[in-house]
Amino acid sequence: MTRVDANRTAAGCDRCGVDRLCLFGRIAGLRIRRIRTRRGTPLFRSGERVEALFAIRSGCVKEVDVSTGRDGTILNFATAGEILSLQSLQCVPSSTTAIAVECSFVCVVPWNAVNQASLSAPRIVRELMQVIAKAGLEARESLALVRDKEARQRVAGFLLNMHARSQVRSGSTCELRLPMNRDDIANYLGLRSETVSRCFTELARQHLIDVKAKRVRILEVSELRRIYSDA
Amino acid sequence: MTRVDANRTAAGCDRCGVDRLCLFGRIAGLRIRRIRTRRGTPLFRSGERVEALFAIRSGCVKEVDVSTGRDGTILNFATAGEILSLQSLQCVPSSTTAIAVECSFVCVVPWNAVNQASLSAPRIVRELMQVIAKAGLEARESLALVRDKEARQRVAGFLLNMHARSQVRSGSTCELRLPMNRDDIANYLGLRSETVSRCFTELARQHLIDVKAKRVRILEVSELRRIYSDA
DNA sequence: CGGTTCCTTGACACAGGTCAATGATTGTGG
DNA sequence: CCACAATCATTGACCTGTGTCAAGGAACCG
Repeated sequence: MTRVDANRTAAGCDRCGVDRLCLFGRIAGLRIRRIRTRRGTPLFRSGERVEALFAIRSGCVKEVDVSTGRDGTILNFATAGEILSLQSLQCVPSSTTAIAVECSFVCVVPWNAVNQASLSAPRIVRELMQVIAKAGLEARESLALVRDKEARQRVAGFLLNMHARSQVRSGSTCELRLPMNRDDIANYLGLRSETVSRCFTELARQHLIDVKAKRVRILEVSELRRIYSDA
Repeated sequence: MTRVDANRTAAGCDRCGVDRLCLFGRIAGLRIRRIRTRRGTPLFRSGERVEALFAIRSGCVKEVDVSTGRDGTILNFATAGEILSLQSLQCVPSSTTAIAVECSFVCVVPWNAVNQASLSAPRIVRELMQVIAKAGLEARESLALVRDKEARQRVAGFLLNMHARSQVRSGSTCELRLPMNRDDIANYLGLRSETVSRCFTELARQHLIDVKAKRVRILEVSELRRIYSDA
């Protein structure tokens, strides 16, 4: 599956589904590396000057705040079509570490390439600003998710989110493959893996989802939404 | 107190302490309204197209996500020298409502003024991008604050944060005036007002702070930091 | 096939939510 | 300037959701 994606996306930039704007198409001709990261390998580390944007073509990369003890806290999961390191604008040292959750293919777009491109096409700057602002909005959304909801709601929200994001790429399907393990989900949601497990089991018992380890089938989107938003 | 601030800041733009870049100085000459909002009055509402940046000169404005039932969830408190509505970039409808927590004085800078200014001085765009990115970082910080910490740590973190922000403006002092009530603090921290109260009392019992309703004196910054970051 | 790593489930404890009552502070009109 | 009301803050008792600890089973990988 991952391999198929890899082949497809490695073909060229014409099919690149990067979120909201295809930077690559616009700044074509400038040096853009494509790299492959194994699971567990960092794309960049906290404290490093990140001199590039990272666009995920396939796979999944988690962004971790390692400053907060233990094994850090996961701030988001970037999946195919999404951009990483928007916060580490230009050459400001990154506050996060990005680690591949599974084998991933990534485009590395140097900031100076972006800057060059933006000189010739000022719109790019504006769109980039919107992408950055959107990243901020997403942080706020996950804030609302973990701050005010209880465990089952968070898990429902997480599933709905992953579902929606996979819809964008893979069209309408209820099959969902969660690339990350329960610990990562729990970390992201501010819970414990046991609690995540219990919520999965509970939602499955209500026939809203069907869980088989990392494979989840969404059975009742509307009911999940209800659980997520009310109570 | 508020009145004194108001007089001072109303004097002119030369003293404006707006965060990281003084937009006002740079785009001087363009039409910038100054307004005064009473406590409880909204600056802008969720769903509206916000066509301006709002720079807080004095007072305190809370940004609320009203989509999540009840009386909404507070995403941040903007105090003197900080900028609001960075997320509602250009004319995208705002996802939040901004409500004055106390009587506040605000500069309203229309986006097209910013755009005009940025044509003549491209640096402004880059700095603006950094300010926006920084807003995203702050959202991530509060995410980490409420996701992983327990009540006492959150309250300690909140006090340290408010303290640090007031330091920037008013120099070194341990006196802190919290403009918002316990319910707002609790909402912001994902707790209940009773819990916030209990934490205040507990921290005071340990002689780390001194609480008198909305007035807080920080006695042991280092110890507060320890509580915030460990365990 | 054996060894990890990952997932699930149970029993128990405790942090924080809920409900309720009281006290402090602020604001308003006589 | 005082009295009254309204909002706000504090404290206590109790209860629930989630963390913790522990054990067993499933999936994955060399």
